[in-house]
Order: sequence, then C-alpha cells, then structure tokens
Amino acid sequence: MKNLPHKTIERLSQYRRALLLCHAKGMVHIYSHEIAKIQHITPVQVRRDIMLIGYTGTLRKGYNVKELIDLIGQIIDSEEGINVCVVGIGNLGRAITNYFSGKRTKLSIAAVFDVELSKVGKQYYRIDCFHIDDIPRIIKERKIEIGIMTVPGEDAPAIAEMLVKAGIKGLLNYTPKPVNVPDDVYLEEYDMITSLEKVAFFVKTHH
Amino acid sequence: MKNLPHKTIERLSQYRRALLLCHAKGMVHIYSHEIAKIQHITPVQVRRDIMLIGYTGTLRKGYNVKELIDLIGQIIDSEEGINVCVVGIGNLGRAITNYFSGKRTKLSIAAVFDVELSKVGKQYYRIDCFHIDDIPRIIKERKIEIGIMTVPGEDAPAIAEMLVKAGIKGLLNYTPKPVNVPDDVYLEEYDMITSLEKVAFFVKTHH
DNA sequence: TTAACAATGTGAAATAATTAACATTTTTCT
DNA sequence: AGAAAAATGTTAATTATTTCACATTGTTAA
Repeated sequence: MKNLPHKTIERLSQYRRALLLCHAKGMVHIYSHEIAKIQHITPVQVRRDIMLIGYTGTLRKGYNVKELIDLIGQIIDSEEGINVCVVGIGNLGRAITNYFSGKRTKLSIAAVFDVELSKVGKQYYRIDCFHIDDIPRIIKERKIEIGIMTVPGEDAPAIAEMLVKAGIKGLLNYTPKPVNVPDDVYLEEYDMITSLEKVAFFVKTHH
Repeated sequence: MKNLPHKTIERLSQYRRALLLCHAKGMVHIYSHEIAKIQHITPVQVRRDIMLIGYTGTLRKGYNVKELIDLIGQIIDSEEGINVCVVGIGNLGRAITNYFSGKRTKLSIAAVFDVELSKVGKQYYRIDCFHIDDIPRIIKERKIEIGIMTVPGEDAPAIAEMLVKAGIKGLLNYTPKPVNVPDDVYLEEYDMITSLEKVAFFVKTHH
C-alpha cells in the first residue's frame, strides 16, 4: 500500500476537505459518485483511489464519512505534525499564512521570515516574523521541515539555498523562478502565470 | 500541430519565461540541456516539446532564443490579447494583480471586484475595483474573458455562477472549494493546501 | 421469494506522458 | 582529410494514469 501515485495523494487531500464539509453538515455516509461530483472527476477514479488506501465502503450505503476522513489522515498526515515556515511576507505570504493559521493541526506555520526590517519582530496572523538571516537558527529551534517561498523571483535561489542548508526537507516554491535543491529535498513548484497562460490557451483554442 | 498535450503547454509557458531572462542577459542561442537544467527536467523532454511546436534548432548551436520566444508566443498567446479579472481583492487577489500589472502584454487585468464597499472605487496596482454586483456589466464593457477567483471558499460557487452568466470563457479558481461550470468554460483549480499536504506527505514518506 | 436495481471493487484495456535509443549532422581536433 | 565529439530530431519502449467492463452483493419492491 506504500506506493501511492502522486495524483492520488493530491486527490486524497481534496477528498478529505470535501468530506470534512460533509461531516460538518451531519452526513454519515457518502457515495463515490457524490464525491466525484464535488471534485468533478469520475466515480471510478474515486473508488480506485479509495481502494488504493485499502478502505472499503459498505455496499449500498457508500463510504462512512468519518472513517474515511480518519483513514486519509493516517495516510497523508504525519503523526507528530510538521512545522512549516513562510519566507517572504508580502501579499502572497500573508495569504498563505492567513489560510493556515489555526486550521490544520498537523501542519502548522511556526515562523515567517522577511528581509524588511519594518516587518521583523511583528506578528502576522499570530506568527512571529524573523529576519531571513535568522533562518538557520529558527529552523533548528522550531524544528521546521518545510519551507514555502513567496519572495520575489530574483531572491528565490539564494533563499532556497539558505533553507536547504538549514536542513529543510521539503520546499514549496511560489516564485516564478525555478530553483535547484538536492535530491533528498522534496520540491514542488507552482507558478500562477503559467496557470493563467494555460487557461488563456485553452480559451483561445477551444472555439 | 494543433493538439498539444496539456503538460507541454505548461512547460512552453515556463520555457518562455526562462528564455526571456536569457534574452535579457544577451544570450542568442541556448541548448536543450540548458533549458532542461533550469526547469529541472530532461533535455529530451525539452526537445520533444519544441519538436511538437514545429521549431527546429541549429545543430551544434542549439535554439535561437529570440525565435523560440516568438514562436511560443504565437502558440500560446492570443493575437488580440485577452482581458482578465480578479474577483476578491484580499491578500491573494492583490498578490496576483501585482504580479501581472504591466508585465505581459497579451494578458491584462482589466478589472478587479470585491464585496467590501471600502474597496470599491479604489484602484489596486492601477486597476479599477468594482463591486461584485457590477460583474455582468463590467465583463461585457471591458470584454473580459477569464476570471480569477480569490474569494473565500464559501463564496466561490455563487461568484463562479455570476462569472459564467456574465459570459466568461475561462475560470481559474484559487479558492479551496471546487466549483461547477458548463462544458464550454475552461476550468482550472488550484489549492495551496493540497500542495502543502502533498509536500508534507513526501517529506514524511521519503525517509 | 425472487427479480430488479444500484452500489462497490477490481482486472484489463486504453490513453497520456516520459524516457530510452539511436540516426543524423555540424564542428573541432589531430 | 578523417575521426571524434556533441548537439538535434524522432521513433519506439516504458511508465503512469484513467477509464471500461463487469462480477459481486446488499436492498427494495412486486
């Protein structure tokens, strides 16, 4: 059961969020086609993903919402929780920090960093802001394992290197500039301009 | 040459941005392995993508940077340009608006919207902010074809419906809540929490 | 009771994306 | 001049992902 496809991991995270909403509404069971509708994918895909994590629903009633939430948690969460930091507390950094503050218990933002002295020492959504020169110290002190970069593109390579040297194990790069990390650091890059250009392309070609 | 894979489209957008930087630095030619290094993918993939758009480099010198930039533009850009709007001018909406302001000539943000009256009538990064009730009117007046949603999740379905009714052709949903659109509207959803959970998963499992 | 229905679970097929392998060609070096 | 090196272009193989097809099984209704 160990080698789950990347795409399945992404969907499990999404299923869980949808399921949490359903649970909050008082739903006890849910069918694969209901989940599928929410995520606009096929019911088969939902069933297959759930099969891959070894859960099995009750025929004719579907899946138990609570059980499925818990199982997905067992799969994708770290038992002890993981600490995260955000580097660059501009608009995007604040958006992400705000998103998270207090939400997920297993993933918590333990520090934010910026170069601007006017921001250092303040709190953003209750998270302490440090100067980027303190990255090595704070990452160790607060046992931070994942970094989220929301700095200007030109600063990305330097910050990435600092984070890696400080011992980060995963890096989520929201700058438009790709960065290099060693093999043992998991890297995920996302760029909004690419997404928008992609949408524009399909809008253009689809009629 | 019409049916380019989705992944290729994404990469072309990224190649172009990398190439623009190279061009600015005065580079005239570039090898597939140089592009590959920047994007941390394989040279074969770069060559294949470039092959798919019908460009051919000079052997031993690689690709002409300027020519390739222009050709990618011909493929992914719309000749007349496309107008975009951002709905929800919170942190994330401002981050995106700022990102774009003035950058790409072919994709321009023509309006932003918000519910908060204190924001309506102001400008954000030189873009006019309107009330969401004006979505139908402004979208028509300003010929906006793509909407970017950066509102709270609970508002997403209603806003999506408004945008679709107003005649939008592409929708980029940055809220954590999946939305439904008709088949003729191209939908792209991205959720930061999913990305972070995915990074956390691979950090956890990879050692 | 039994037939029809509607759901899950899953092997197998189909599709999409990546990578390998290699022919080809220009340049450089001896 | 000729061999070696280093690049592109492309077919074929591989791998990853999605979808099909259908066996199975509780549930409902006649």
